[in-house]
Amino acid sequence: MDGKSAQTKAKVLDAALGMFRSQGFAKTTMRAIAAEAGVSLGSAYYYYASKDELVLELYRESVVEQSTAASLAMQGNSGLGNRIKLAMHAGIDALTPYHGFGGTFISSALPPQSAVNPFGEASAEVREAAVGLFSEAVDGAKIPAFLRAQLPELLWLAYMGVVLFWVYDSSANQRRTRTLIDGAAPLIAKLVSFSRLPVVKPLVEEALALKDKVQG
Amino acid sequence: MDGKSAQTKAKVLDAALGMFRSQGFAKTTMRAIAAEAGVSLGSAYYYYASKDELVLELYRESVVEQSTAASLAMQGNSGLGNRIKLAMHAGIDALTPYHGFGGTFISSALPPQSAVNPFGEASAEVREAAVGLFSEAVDGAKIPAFLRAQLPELLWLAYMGVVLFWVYDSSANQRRTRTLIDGAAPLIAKLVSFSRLPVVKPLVEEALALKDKVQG
DNA sequence: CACACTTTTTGAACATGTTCAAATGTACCG
DNA sequence: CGGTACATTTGAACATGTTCAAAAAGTGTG
Repeated sequence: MDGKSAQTKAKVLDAALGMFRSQGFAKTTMRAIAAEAGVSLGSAYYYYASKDELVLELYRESVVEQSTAASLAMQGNSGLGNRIKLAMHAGIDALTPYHGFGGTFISSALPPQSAVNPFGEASAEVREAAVGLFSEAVDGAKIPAFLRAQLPELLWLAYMGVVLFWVYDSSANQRRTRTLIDGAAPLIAKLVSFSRLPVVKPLVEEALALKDKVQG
Repeated sequence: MDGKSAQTKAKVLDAALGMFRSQGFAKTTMRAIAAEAGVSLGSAYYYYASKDELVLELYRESVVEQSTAASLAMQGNSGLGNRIKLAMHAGIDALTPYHGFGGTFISSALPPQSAVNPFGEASAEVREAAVGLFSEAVDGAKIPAFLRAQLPELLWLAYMGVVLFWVYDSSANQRRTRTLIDGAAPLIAKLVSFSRLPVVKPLVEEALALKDKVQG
C-alpha cells in the first residue's frame, strides 16, 4: 500500500518546498523541515537521502510547470524565435520564486556527483523532459536537415546558460535575464535560418561535428 | 613586521593546497589543514575566513601559472586560433592537479555570494588577469574593429565554458576537453574572420549589442 | 621595567547535514 | 492467535565549517 508512506513523503516534500520558498535553501535546515512536516529528522532522511534530493524534486516540479505553461503558450504562436522565447521565459517564470537562493541552489546543483546536477545520471529524466520541450518549440519550424536532430539539445544548453545568467542577475525582477532571452531568441532563430547559406553552413557543420566528437 | 605572520599564513596555505591536491577538497578538513600547518584551528581561520578563501588562492595561483605558461608559449606562435588554443590549454594544465575534486571546487566557486565566484567582486583581480591573457592572445591578430574591444572578454567567457566542461569531463586525462579546445579555437578564429562578411556581420553586431545591453 | 594596547593564538562551543542501531509498527503465514 | 519478516520511525551520535571570548605573545611608551 502506498497510501501512508507516500503521504508522509509528500508531507516532507511540501514542508521542504514551502520553507525553501520562504526562507531560502541555506536557512532551511533538515531539522526544521522535519519539524514542519511533523516527523522526526531520521524519517525525513528515510525518504530523502539528502537535502539535494529535495532540490531535485524542486527542479523536477519547475520543469513540469515550465512545460505545461510553454506548451500552452506555443499553441497560438509560430516562428522559431517566438517559440524559443516562450519556452525560456516559462522556465524562468517557474524558477522565479527561488531566485533569492539561486546561489545556494546552484551550489548544490552543479557538482558532478550531486543528485541534482542537470547533466548527470539522476536528473536524466528531467533533462529529457526539458530537451523535449525545446523539440516542441522547434516543431513546425523550417530547420535545415543537418541541424534538426541536434537543435533541441543545443537550445537546452543555451537555456542552461540563461539559467546561470539568471542566478547571477541582481537587477530588479531579473529584468536583464528577460532582456537576454528577448534578444537571444530571435538571434538564434536568425542564425538557424542563415545556417543554410554557403558562408555560414560549413561553420555550423564544423561546430556540430565537434559537439559529436566531444560527446560521450 | 610581516615576517612571522606572513610565514604562518603561508604555512596554512601550503598545507591547504597540498592536501587539496592529495585528498581533494571535501576530504580536506579545516582541522586537518590546521594540524598539518602546525597551528590551531582558530589560527587557520584568523588568516582565512573560510575554506572558500583558500580556494580563491588556488584559483589565483592557477591563473598566474596559466598566464606565465601561455605568455611564454605564445611568443613563438601567431594566428588567433593557435593563440587561443595555447591560452586555454595552459589554463587546463594549471587546473589538472585539482580535477579529482573539480566538482566540489565548482560547488564552492559558483554561488554568487561565494568569495570564489569567478564573476564576483572578490575575484575581480584574478578575472582581470585572465581576461588580460586573452587580450594578449588577440594582440597582433587582425580583428575587425567593431569586435576588438569585446573579444577578450568573450574569449574568457568561452574559456569559463570550457572549464565547466572540464569539470564534468570523465574521460581519461580529460582528453575530451583537449579535443574541445582544439576544435573550438580554430572555429572561433574562423568566426572572427568571417565576421567581416556581409551576412555574418549584422548577426555578430546584434549579439555584441545584446551583450552590452544586458551587462550592468 | 611597568603598563597599555594590538596582534595572534587557542580550543571550546555551536549549528547543521548525515549516519545508524535500536524501537516500533505492519503484513502476512501457519 | 503467535510469530516472523519487512517497513517505518526515532533520536542520539558524529563530523565538520564556523564563531567567539579569553589567553598569550608581541610592541611601543613613559
